[in-house]
Amino acid sequence: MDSNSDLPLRDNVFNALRDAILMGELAPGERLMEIHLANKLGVSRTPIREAIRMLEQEGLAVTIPRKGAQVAKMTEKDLLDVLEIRDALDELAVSDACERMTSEDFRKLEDAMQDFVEVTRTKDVRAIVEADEAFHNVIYEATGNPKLMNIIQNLKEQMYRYRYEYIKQDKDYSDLVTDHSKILDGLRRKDVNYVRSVMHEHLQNQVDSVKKVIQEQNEDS
Amino acid sequence: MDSNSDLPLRDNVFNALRDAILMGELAPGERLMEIHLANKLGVSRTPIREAIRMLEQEGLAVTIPRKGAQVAKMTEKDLLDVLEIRDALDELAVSDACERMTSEDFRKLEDAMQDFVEVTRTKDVRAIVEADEAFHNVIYEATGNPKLMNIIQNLKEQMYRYRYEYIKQDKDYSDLVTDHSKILDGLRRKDVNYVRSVMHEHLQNQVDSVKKVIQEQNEDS
DNA sequence: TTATAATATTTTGTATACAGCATTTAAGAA
DNA sequence: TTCTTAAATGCTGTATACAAAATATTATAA
Repeated sequence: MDSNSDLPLRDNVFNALRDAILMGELAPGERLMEIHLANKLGVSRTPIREAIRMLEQEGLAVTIPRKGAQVAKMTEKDLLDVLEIRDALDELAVSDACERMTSEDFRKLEDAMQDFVEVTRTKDVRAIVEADEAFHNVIYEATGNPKLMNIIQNLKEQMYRYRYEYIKQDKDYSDLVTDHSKILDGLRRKDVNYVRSVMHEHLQNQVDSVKKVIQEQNEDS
Repeated sequence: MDSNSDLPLRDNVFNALRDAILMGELAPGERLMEIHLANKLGVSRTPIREAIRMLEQEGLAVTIPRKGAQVAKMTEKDLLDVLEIRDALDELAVSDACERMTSEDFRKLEDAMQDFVEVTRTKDVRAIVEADEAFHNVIYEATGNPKLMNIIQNLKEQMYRYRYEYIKQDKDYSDLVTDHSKILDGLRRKDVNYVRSVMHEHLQNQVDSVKKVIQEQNEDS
């Protein structure tokens, strides 16, 4: 949990818990018990409680007064609701990016593309997820709208745990690589509608597998 | 601060502070000092701190480690960034609402319209703002996407303080009434593009006055 | 006077204590 | 055995104490 020693403990706790939730170490529905977590992370309850308030607001935890917090579950409806918003905001991000991307941004995107291609060969799921993130983040950053980035990041986090499973299941990442190169190409041509449709597809492809993961989760609960 | 006695104190504190920020009682940039607020609200620092963590995540407060929290300021850039997102999400909300609005929803919207008309005559700024909120919330609720509602609500909050000033300045609310009736009319006809453009205008009208308020704020700081 | 250093004060960060609600466990009656 | 009630345990909510950092104040030197 020692991510950064000069940050207040609450921030380190927040990061640790968020990561644990995103990586599935803390499963949806699992209770977040203060003393337990405090012992595990070697701090008192105070920073744990503050971190929980932060997770709550991020939609990663849900707390019932006097009963405590638990890792947020996601229903299929929740997933569709999130995707609908993601789609709308991706469209906005694409038009902003087409307008505003600098040659510097393109360089970064090409690098991220390259990284992604290389990492898909390693079959290291975690690294692949991260490289995919990085690629898309270059685009979101290029919008020049940090609030937009934030919201999209947040929506992604809500799906992340399920998406991780999805990437794991995939044997072959060539489709993802193709999508990325299409996106890069479309951005170069500033073809807003083209990039939008590719991104839309790219996102939609995740839906079915994520749905499956959610259904499995809800069977045994 | 006694909004609800069986809620944890942190929630009451959160509501009290949020309202104070939105109503301008706590000005942008003002420090949120824990003991001070604790004394004022008659509680200990603990619930204050938790409420601050929540405000932070809502974008209403900013905290610098070991220096404390302050009411979030907004630059003109921030405003434009928020509006860009609002616009995109309003478009989504309108298409959802056109698809899904039930006759029950229309009844509610007509009631809200009626309320708004009546309340504009009173010149009671707070009541007018609330009636305007209520009208739009019927539409957002009709989308059937609570996560979308949440995000929009949150974006609104970030502008709210400035918007309050805007409504105050306005001598004559007939334009707002007209907009609302156009929106209602467009929704009845399920004319997505029409409603979108009216909503866009409606939102855009706020920009200039809000900009002015922000500029004034930044002059004397 | 102005700048710098030393000191005092304020404020945040964290741990901990204790009360009260929830839940589980144990005990007793049907 | 099964249902109900009582006791015990566990957990959250809140207040408070104390340490460490930041800020303000005072004293001292240029």
